[in-house]
Amino acid sequence: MLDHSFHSPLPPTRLTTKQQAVLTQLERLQEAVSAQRLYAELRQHGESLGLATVYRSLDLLKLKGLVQSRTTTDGEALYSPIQQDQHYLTCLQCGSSVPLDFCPLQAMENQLRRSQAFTIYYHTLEFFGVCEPCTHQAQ
Amino acid sequence: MLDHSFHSPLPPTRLTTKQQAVLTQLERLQEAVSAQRLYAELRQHGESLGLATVYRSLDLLKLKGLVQSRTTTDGEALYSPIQQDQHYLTCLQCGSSVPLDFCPLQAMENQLRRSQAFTIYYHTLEFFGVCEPCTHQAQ
DNA sequence: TAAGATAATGATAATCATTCCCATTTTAGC
DNA sequence: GCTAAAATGGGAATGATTATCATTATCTTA
Repeated sequence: MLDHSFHSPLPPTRLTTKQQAVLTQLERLQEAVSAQRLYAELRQHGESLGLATVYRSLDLLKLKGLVQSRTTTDGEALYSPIQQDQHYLTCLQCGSSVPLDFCPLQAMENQLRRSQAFTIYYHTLEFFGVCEPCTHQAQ
Repeated sequence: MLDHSFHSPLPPTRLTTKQQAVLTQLERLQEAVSAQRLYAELRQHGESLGLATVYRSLDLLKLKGLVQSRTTTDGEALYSPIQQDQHYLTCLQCGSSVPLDFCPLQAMENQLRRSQAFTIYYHTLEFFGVCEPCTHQAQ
């Protein structure tokens, strides 16, 4: 279970049942998923809620600093609980992304926090190039 | 004028006139722009070409390692010549992005090049949080 | 240089994630 | 319990991007 107690851009008002369900399901899945996928998972688990509510809940959870999102090369947003899968190698040819398992940026982030009039909640780092399989096939 | 001679994922076939126009216009504009915006600019400058061609050209230019793109929080892709505006502070509330003017990642990127079976062409680093103006207004 | 093959282009329709709208339901404060 | 505010559902609207396909330009090679 994650700790949700750190400083966040929105005051810590209580989550509604649906919002909590969205967050819980997102934490169960061990990967970054789209809103549509999350919606399908929730329905499969017997949760009764609409797609619009999933989108609204995810936006709110982002503002509360509990959820982050990144956007794939074909314009789909993928959501995950914060502090997870923030670094990627993304292939320019096939579009696949594999997460990196380390983050060398903490010191830099701390420095930025002090020097800029900007409150940082998370960051993403993405390398774009061509993956091994794609190098073996003519584009 | 930028140097386009470095190693890229596609063989260095010649660009068509339209593709060259897309690239040139992108280099003229001193900021990352959407495909739609670039299309409008090209038409204003008397260039005769279709929107689909702009999208196709941008995809090709990305594969050739001449152009990069990133996606805004509302799902719009912004394009720019490579090596420019790769680092951002992005506000979770208003969605504004301001570029950072430094990149502390070159060493790390070089190390990655050696250790991974992945050819890197460029990277993006984005910090998400709340900007100064947004901190002064209740969400 | 002309014919045929191949790639590029333009216009428009189709796609699809996301947002908007609004009637209904739930929640919070009193 | 009553009233106002917030949340929700479902379906329509939006808008960026992609697909389609007929047409045009380019390249190859004889």
